[in-house]
Formats: sequence, structure tokens, C-alpha cells
Amino acid sequence: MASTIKDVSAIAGVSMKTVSRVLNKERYVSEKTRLRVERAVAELNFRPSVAARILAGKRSYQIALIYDNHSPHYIHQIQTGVWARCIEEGVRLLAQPSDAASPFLAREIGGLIDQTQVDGVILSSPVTDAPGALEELEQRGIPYVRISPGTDYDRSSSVSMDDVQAADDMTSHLIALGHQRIGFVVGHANHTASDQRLFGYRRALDKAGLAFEPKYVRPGAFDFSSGEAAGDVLLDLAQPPTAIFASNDDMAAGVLTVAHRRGMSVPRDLSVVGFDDTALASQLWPPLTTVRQPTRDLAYAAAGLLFDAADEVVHRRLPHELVLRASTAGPRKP
Amino acid sequence: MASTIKDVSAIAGVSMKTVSRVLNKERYVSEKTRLRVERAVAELNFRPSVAARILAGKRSYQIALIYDNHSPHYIHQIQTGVWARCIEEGVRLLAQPSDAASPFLAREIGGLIDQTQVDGVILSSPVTDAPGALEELEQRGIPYVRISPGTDYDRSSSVSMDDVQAADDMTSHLIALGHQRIGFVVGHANHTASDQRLFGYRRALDKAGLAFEPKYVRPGAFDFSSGEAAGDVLLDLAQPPTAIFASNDDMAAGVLTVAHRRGMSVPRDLSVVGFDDTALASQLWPPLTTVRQPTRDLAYAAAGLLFDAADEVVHRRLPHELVLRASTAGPRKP
DNA sequence: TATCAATATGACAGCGCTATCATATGATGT
DNA sequence: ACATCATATGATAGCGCTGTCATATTGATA
Repeated sequence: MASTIKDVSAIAGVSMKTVSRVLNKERYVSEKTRLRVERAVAELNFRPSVAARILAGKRSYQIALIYDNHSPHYIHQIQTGVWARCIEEGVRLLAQPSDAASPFLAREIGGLIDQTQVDGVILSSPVTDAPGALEELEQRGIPYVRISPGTDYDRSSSVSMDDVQAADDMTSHLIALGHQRIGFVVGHANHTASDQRLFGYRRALDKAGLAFEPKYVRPGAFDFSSGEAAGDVLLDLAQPPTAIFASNDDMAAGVLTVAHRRGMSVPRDLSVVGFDDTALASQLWPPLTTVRQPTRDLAYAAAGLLFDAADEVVHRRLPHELVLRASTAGPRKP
Repeated sequence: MASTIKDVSAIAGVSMKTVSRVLNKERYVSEKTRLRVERAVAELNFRPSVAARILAGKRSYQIALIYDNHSPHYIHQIQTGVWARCIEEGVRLLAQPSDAASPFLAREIGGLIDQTQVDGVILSSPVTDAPGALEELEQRGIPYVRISPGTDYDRSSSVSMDDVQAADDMTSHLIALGHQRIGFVVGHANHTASDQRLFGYRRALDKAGLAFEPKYVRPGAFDFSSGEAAGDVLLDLAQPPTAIFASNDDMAAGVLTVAHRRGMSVPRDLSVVGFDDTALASQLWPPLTTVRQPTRDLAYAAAGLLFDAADEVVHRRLPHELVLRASTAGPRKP
């Protein structure tokens, strides 16, 4: 059987409350007693029961991470980042997959909180914008931080990157290479980032004085096969684009596959770029020029904001980076 | 404030204990009272506090999943599978990354159990074989199930696939295509599966009467760059292999990249195969012939074994499958 | 009708902590 | 010397449940 705070207090020769004080780093414990207690804790290899702490106290030493994303790589980055910060803080992490589009989402989040009494919640996109979710958290007074929220920007603290600027940068890079006809594959309609990236693409075209042509923009869903489909349509055009910008790497991989299948050489016949810089990007052939999204760092920063828990709303914006690899070049001279 | 069992009992006009009986589906509750209680629960949207349940009872309604793997895709599959089974059971899942090679692993697992009082643990490879981990669990009498264990096969219930047979099948397939010089990239030394896949490769060669040539076997670490390194060495040989079997898809992607970089055409000049059938496999060019490892199903089955919790040791073996795509063909006629 | 087991329900202690309040000790100032 | 305050420690209640045991109610059997 695991030892309890009572065992520790007996060995250290102090009251339970004093042990509790040491565990929680409260004030008013003499150096001498603290050492005695710490020795006893070490001797018994004592770990306070989370359950008892939750029940008796106000804190639960647990936070929840709620996500809904179909990219394992993205989820992994998010989990790893939050995790790292939790370790530093000595807090447990409950990772909670969910369905942002579910009508029961708010209820599920409520249940999670009632059941586990988490101290705070981190929401990653697109759960950040799910109707009802934020209300549920606010109603319960649970602090929360959003990663890459798309709506109600001032409603809570958040961390994000500048999707508009990033897409603008990438598009401008293609234009600088000499491309005039640039295809664009939009992301999943659920994600606000999709709109923002599209907007950045348009802004770059505008700035360069290039006309925006709707036929060069195709819908996608952030997955490989929607990239393939979009690529096929774009390359079937009478005047096909000389470069295609997919809103994430998975879709860019789909475009790449379509190009290969048609016997086109990338980047000689077509430049292809993605977004995210997932592991995939560097494992494709040719390695993909893409935007590095600092996912792990965003997650780490989000957890940081949650723990700092200032009552004020704070936004942290992390820098992106263009990663230039071998999938881009100037357009072929006709 | 969330409602408590007391509120429910007041509304239903019964004792707390009776509510508790309904929640836990205990015997000896009349149909009539059960309905009354259930209505009250629904009305208040009541969720029992996990903390209080743990403290008062023997169960915690939580299990832990402990993993250490550098493939996000693999982790994701494992998490998703276990998760799905937990939902069915109404049990919370604590996902716990760890370091299988850490000398503190056992201590960390012990801490996790003392703190959270999980009802059971699922270990995924390679934590399944980490020294000390199993002792820690057994000492505390916590039921556990291992996913793809490599050692002490009869020590606990487990789920696994037949790595030896799968590697044998894949190698035999290459041989059947006409390949005689088949390179092999071994997996990470930590993972027992690495040895087993190598063994399957040798067994297939033996059966076909082909000599095992150590120079065709290169070490790897399950990651892209080790695949690249191995590929380079193999293709630099005076008599390079006509096919390369990498122990997982990431390394196969590395080999593919090396081939592309050298201007080789796959599968015309070189056949490449992987193992796992991750998303990557179908997103590469050419799409990768590989072994489909039923990761998600393994995880789901593991959780099932844990909940069925028969005291006897049970092993479940799930079938693999050869996925034939475009990265394989017969060797080029010289 | 008396007896007994099966069924149905409740009273109450206690799980392992933390919060609150009370109390003890020493240092400081007048 | 005494009041005052910061510091240090303990006694005790109670968080929201479940386990144990006692008790009430039913139906079947002798």
C-alpha cells in the first residue's frame, strides 16, 4: 500500500498540516522542519494522492488539453509542447480528443470538468471556435487558453502565429521567383486558419498587381486526397498554374503525387509549396518548400499562459519561418 | 457549482447510497427508484466527481497508457485505439509519454499509480520491455496489458502481431518478384520488433536458398535520416541490392529519397519496401509497398483485455497484411 | 400464521488530503 | 516589563463519494 501524509507526519514528528505546508510550499515553515519532512517524504517515497487533494482543496493539479485534428503530427506537436510545460509545473495533463463539430461538445467539456475538476483547459484549433465550448468554460469560471483561435479574438488569452502574413510571405516568394499563375488549395472549412491563409494569398497577389483568378483556387480539407483532387483540377486547366500553394503539407503531398503521376518534374515543370513543415515535408521528393508553423512552441507557450493565469487577456504571437527546399524554382521558360 | 450526489438524492427523494447504487449499476434497486434517480441525474446533469470516487472506493475509473515512441503516427494510432475502447467502458484515459531508457522509469510509473490510483495500465512497445517497469506494476498489483512485448512473453497478457512472419512474407514477396540481392535496414535497437523483423528476413532468405550477406544489412533507428544513411551505404556497394527492405516506413522514405537524389527510378532501378503502413506510405512517390501493422486494432484489443481482466494471461495475435503499391517490381534485366 | 431468504433501502464512517481557526513562540518597540 | 506583531505549528472539520452494516419490505414455504 502506498504511504499517506499521516505516515510522513509520524516519521517526521510533525502534524499532517505541517507536511501539507511543505508539500505546497506554503510560508511559515522553519528550515529545520522542512528538511525533516522532506527527508521523511523521500524515505517513504511518498506521493500525495491527487484524488484527496482535489477533494479537499481548490486545486486539482491537472489541466486538460482538448483537440480535434486529423493530423497526427500536429496533435503530437501540441501534446508534446503542453506536456513539457506541465512537467515543469508538476501538473498532470489529460489529453482529450473531441469532435469540434459535435452538438454534444459543450456537454462533454462540462462533464470533463465536473468529473475531473481540472484547474484549466487548453483548446487547440478548431475546438477554439466551437460554439458552446467557450460558454461552458466561462460559466464554470475555468481559466482557459486557446491555440490559434479564429474568432472572438479578445475573449480569452491565446497564442497564435500570423497565418495571413505567412501565406502572404510564401505567395510573395513564389511571385519573386517569377510565377504569375499560382494555384491555391484551401484548407478545411472548419478551420479559421484556412480563410486566413487564403486571405494572405490574395493580399500578396494584390500587392504584386496580379489579378486574383477564382479558377486557380480550389477547396480542400487538409488531407492528402483532397490535395490530389485539387491538383488534378488545377493541372487540367487550359492555362495551368506554374506553381501550387497548398494550405498544408498533406495536401501539398497530394499535389506532388498528381504531378509525378503525370510525369511532370518538380520543380522544373511545377513548383509546389505547403504549410506547417511537418515531418512529411522533408521526407517527400523533392523536399517541400513550406512555412514552418511553430506548433510545439505555441503549445508550450499556451500552457505557460495558463499557469501564469494573470486575469488579463494576453495574446502571444510566435514567428513563422519560410523553409526553402527543393520543390520550388522559377517557372519554365516557354 | 456542479451538483453532488446529495442534490440528486434530495430531488429523487432517496438516500445518497441509493443514488450511488444506481450510478454503479449495483443489484437490489427497484425499477421504480432507478428511474426516479436517473431522471434526477439527467435533470441536474450530474456527473460524479472522479476524485471522490477514487478516495472512497476501490476503483478510479481511469487507466493509463504509457508509451515511448518517436513516430507520431504510431502514437496516434495507439492513443486512438485505446481511447475508443475507454469511451465504451466509460473510463478516462491518462496518456503518459515516457522514456523507456530512463533509469527513473520505474519510479515514474510508481508515482503515476500512487498519485492517480489508475485501475490498470497499458504499456506499448518499447516500454513493454523496460527493466523495472513490470516489477513496479506487479508489486502494486496493478493489472496491465502489453502491446507488442518483446520479452517475458508469458508474464502478462498482451496483444501483438507476428513481426517475424510479416518480415518473412515481405521478403518472400521480393524474392518471388525475382530479387536476389535484398538490402535490409534494421530498426531501433531498443525495440524487440527490430530483431524479429530481421529474423523474418533471414528466414525467408534461408527458405529460398539465398545466402545471408551481412553487407546487405545496415543498422537504423526507425527515423528518416537513418534510412537515408543506410540507403547511401547500400547503393554504394560494388554489387548494390536490387531491392531494399526498410524496417519501417520512415526509413523507407529515407531510402526513396536517396534513390531519387541519385536519379534512380523506383521501382525500375530499385524496389523499396517499408513496414507499418503509416499515412506516409501512401503519400510518398511512388506509393510504398509495405506491411500493414494493425496498430489501432492492437491498442483497442489491449484495452479490451485490460477491462475483461481475467486473472489468466491471455495473448491476442492480430493479423498483418501485405500492402502492394507501386514501389516494387522485378529487378531490371541487366 | 409463522419463518425464512431474497430484495430493497438507509445511516454513518471514513478514504487522504486541505482550509480554517486556534495557539505557541520569539523578536521588537516602548 | 509588557504589548504587539510576525512566524511557526497543531487540532479539527469536511470535501463527495463508497463500503459496511443495520433495517425494512416483500414473497415463498412450511
